[in-house]
Amino acid sequence: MGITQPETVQEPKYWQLKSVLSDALDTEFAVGEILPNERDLAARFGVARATLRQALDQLELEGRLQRRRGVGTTVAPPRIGVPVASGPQTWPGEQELWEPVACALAPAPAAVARLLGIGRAEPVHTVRRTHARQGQPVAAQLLYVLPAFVPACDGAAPAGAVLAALGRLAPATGDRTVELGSARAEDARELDRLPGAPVLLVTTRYTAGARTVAVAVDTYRADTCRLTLGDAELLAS
Amino acid sequence: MGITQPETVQEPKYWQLKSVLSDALDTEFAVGEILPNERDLAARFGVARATLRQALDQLELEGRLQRRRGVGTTVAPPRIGVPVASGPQTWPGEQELWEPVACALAPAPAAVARLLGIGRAEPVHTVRRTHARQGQPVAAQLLYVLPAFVPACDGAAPAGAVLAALGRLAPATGDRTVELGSARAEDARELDRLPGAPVLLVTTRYTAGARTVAVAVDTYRADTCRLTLGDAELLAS
DNA sequence: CAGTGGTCTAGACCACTGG
DNA sequence: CAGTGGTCTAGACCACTGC
Repeated sequence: MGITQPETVQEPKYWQLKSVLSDALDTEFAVGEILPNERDLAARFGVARATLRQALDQLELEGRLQRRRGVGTTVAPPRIGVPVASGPQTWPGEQELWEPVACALAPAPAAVARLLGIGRAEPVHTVRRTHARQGQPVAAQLLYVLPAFVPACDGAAPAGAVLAALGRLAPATGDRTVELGSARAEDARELDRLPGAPVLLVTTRYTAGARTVAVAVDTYRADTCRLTLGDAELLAS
Repeated sequence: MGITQPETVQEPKYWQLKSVLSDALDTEFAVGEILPNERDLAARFGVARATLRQALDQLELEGRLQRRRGVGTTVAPPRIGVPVASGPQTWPGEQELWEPVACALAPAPAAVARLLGIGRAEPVHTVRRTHARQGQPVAAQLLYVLPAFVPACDGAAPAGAVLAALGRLAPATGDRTVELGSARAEDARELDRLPGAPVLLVTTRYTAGARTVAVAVDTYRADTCRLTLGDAELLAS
């Protein structure tokens, strides 16, 4: 007989489970529908809850599911396309989607201070904003602006003044990076997620001449967002 | 006495652990150094291994750690900046970093077929390439090109012909999206990771006139890569 | 209040790496 | 081969949501 019937042997249970569930989501469930609870699902598939959860974790990471404590697990809608063009809010009409939340004059995190080329204790203007789309919070932003660039304010400046200063810089293309991160406690609260949730970190550097004068860190929900870079966000699912 | 001394109470253990470890990484370890094994670490902190692993998972997600089965856990170097400009390999000199791996004429995945506006069974030219930087694999790419755009080949075309056809389109800016995904088995192998590892999915659409004629799906290791969008990748850590 | 997902435990076995 | 990280189990308790 076949000495070798090797394939299909070792594939982790949670990986097979994920495939099965993924197919089921495509065929048997509608967006928004709620799934059976984790204990029932685990029993149905004959695995421990932890194993079932590993599969659900992956599906949530891929934006297929949405879980909420005390409520249940629902089938997620397609990811929302969020334009991330050259200047962050240089788009006409986009400006208004960002809602200022707080404003302060305080030292920036070490990583930001390094980008700005200042000491760790030097205070900078800090503005926190949030971005909603289709009714749900999608991104949290932290803006750090060198005090020298916000005119005539000792102490904390109003958010408007800081934003105006930034607006004058916007056309100057800042470099930009995208990377994976996990939500800090504060951002998680704004995004209606638990701390540690996966997020896409978009870092923008604003320059005046050769100097970096401001840094923006945008924190996007990785489960519900798809960043669109070109002109078109017509990559609908 | 204070009835309320509420703060600091409920923060998950793995979250505190992560902070402690994160600090330790900054101060007590050098890049490439290997940490104590998970069982020892768990014992040292007085938690179960599963809990310790939750913390390590997060740190790995953030690119601070690198774990390899059978070997150990090491401190990861800073993320590699990978330029992601308008056309994917329109950069002079960048072209050579992509190494062709395989080439075929086969049906594309459903999601890609939809973008190309063709049926699920229609075959397209498919090229698989990999991208290495600083000696390690960083991205896997799948190119899908409509047969009508690869001249004079029935059956499978050589990779060169497909790439040449794409080269003629490259300057035409395609739209582009970035989102979080998990590595499929095949990509995971190319990237030297386990299936399911977090990846950044960059999808590029190539158009000729109004028609989408090709689609590229780039799969970047999310733990080791930072995508740079602007001109400069000088955001060194 | 009952029901949900989130955290945690203490074990076990497996797959892989290196000497 | 010994040692590592990866998977899996069967249970427990907690935090949160909604009725």
